[in-house]
Amino acid sequence: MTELTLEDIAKRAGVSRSTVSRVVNDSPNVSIDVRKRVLKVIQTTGYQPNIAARSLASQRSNLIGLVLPRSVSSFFTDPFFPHLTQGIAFGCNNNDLTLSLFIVGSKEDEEKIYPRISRRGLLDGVLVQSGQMDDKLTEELIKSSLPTVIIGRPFTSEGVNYIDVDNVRAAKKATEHLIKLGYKRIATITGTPGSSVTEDRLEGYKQALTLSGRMIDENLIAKGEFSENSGYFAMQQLLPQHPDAVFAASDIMASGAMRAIFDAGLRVPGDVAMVGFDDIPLAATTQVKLTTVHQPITRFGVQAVELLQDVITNGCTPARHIILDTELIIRESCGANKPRR
Amino acid sequence: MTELTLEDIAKRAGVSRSTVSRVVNDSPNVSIDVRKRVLKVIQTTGYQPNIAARSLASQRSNLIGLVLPRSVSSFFTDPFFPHLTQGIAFGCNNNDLTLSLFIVGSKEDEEKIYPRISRRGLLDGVLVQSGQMDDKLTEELIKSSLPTVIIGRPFTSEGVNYIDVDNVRAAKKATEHLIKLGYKRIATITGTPGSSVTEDRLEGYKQALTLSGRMIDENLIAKGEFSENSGYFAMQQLLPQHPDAVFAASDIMASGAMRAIFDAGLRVPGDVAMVGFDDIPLAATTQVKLTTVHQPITRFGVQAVELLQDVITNGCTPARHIILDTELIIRESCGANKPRR
DNA sequence: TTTGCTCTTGGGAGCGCTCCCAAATATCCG
DNA sequence: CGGATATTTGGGAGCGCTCCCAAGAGCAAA
Repeated sequence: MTELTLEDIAKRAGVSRSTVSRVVNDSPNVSIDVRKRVLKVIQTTGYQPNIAARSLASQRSNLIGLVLPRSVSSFFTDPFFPHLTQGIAFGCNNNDLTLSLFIVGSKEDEEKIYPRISRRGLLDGVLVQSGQMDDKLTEELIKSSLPTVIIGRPFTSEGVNYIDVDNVRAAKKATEHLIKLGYKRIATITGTPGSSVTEDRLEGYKQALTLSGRMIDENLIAKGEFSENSGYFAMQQLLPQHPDAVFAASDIMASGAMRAIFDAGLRVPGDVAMVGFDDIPLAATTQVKLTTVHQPITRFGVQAVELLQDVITNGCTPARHIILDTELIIRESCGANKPRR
Repeated sequence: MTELTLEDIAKRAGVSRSTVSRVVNDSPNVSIDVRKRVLKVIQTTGYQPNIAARSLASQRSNLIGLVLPRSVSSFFTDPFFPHLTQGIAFGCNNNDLTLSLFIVGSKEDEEKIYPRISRRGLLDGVLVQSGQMDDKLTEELIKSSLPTVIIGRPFTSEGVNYIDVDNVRAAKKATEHLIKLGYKRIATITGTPGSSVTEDRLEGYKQALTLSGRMIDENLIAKGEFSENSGYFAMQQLLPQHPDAVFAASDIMASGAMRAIFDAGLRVPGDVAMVGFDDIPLAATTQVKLTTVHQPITRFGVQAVELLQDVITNGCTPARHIILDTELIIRESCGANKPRR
């Protein structure tokens, strides 16, 4: 039952291999009753086409890869990535694609994985989570002939397909919100240095301040690295500067920052207001509910898959970019609403 | 350069297709200088064998699947799963396997995904995250001829390969720890009903109490579902019963429970002690650092892959089980150590 | 030199599909 | 009703590899 081939089905249905193939692949030009007959045989036998054979003959595997380079170590600490992965998985489900996951753990992995990814006949294309500078793997992938879509704005965007949210605009909106609420000393906690997300969110923060006629105070900019702890420590550094509001480049860091604020015996938003980024589920359940930038994360994943699909079928010129918009979700931590407690 | 075949390499090296194949696959019986010559051609041309062709000819794809059934919705809210996925990915990297991910989002997905998984020629085997009752997908997979390893104790373990941690023993240890510390009214917050993890952890809790000569008080057992919020609500239910300690079946729920305790104006561990389960990174960074059961999660993933590999190469009889042990990590929330603040 | 062995090498067959072209059949219209 | 055209069907070739068997090479012992 498992070992049936096209030819077997053909024999049982009294038609040729080609006809069965047409039925399986929904090609037109098969008469209605022949199609019915074949379909019935397929149904009763439980025939499944052999994927390896199909891939070989059609030069198409319907497999795409999701590559998480070593620089994306926050896959495990930041809920953003599991959500994104889920979105991508949904995108694959919708497009009859199978998703394979390449998590680069170490330098040795990197060297073993690259050949595996680029082996012909395995993947139709890859999605690369990137936006980190000097990422050798990403660069190799871009240069290769494999259809590639970068998730996150790459540093060299020349001729590269990518999808990203408009981080500059989002950070600007978030910061402007704090400005409008009348905060005077607005600080920021940045993400991991050397990544485009970090740069863009910082840029948006600066633009908002500058546009409102303020100076950028470097003392109000603290470096984090997208982890809870880094948010905590960054906030501890910030506290002596007496900020009255903070824009954190991720919810996880905002949560760490709030912990630091509480530990210092201060209140949110009373003493320090807080705005995060991502809108992960945690944001709605922290002690003081977090005002944050909502990313359309499932849609993000789905669109990434669709973009890749497009590149696979239509070639990669011209390079395509998709920039998604975000939304500011106002909860308690910014002080715009009275906290409920 | 991408389109090279075995035959091309053979021609350039002045040998036959078979010989090149032997070199590529590290078979013995190739003379040293021929091997060197072929290797050199491969190196300079950048030849990569075509995976689809190899799969078709060898009936082996070196692709394994990780299936997350619909019941595992906590993939996105509980950091446990990303970690496990990472462990599995490492296992694959070590064994020259490629991992493909099947996340079932909806009922329709379920029906579309199963055929995709069971298609011949695609996967050599699957890892199924399960331990949920009445999981149709899991049952079908077990019945299929595809080598399958269940992650988590399945309800019908007859003839089924699985890997799990010893949840009963771990929960027992955690509860006994609270007993030893002299707590009198020890409550528990359970996981999602109908899953073996939930049952086993509850069982361990009960065993510990019974062994110490206590009665099981159903009022001290609150149902959660492995999310932060559910821990919060479960704790709110528990609070009127005045427990002096709580064993939560996951760190995320423990964190929610602590939030409820703080909201009620009580302290941890002063008023209520807390022990969690999983030892996710969050556990070490909560306001009051969490005493919890550490799971060897990366090793878990790696061993799951190795078990599957074993089943693939040696067949699935007899069924194999791996049960891993856990470790209790004592921090602040249980009151064994003086909290630092 | 011949025989018998081992080690190395080459080539045929085949994995199960798709794709193309040609043959067979149906359909249309003057 | 015949010829032109459209639709349906069949079969060959080929995708790039592995696996098997047989032929060739090399060598030692008789």
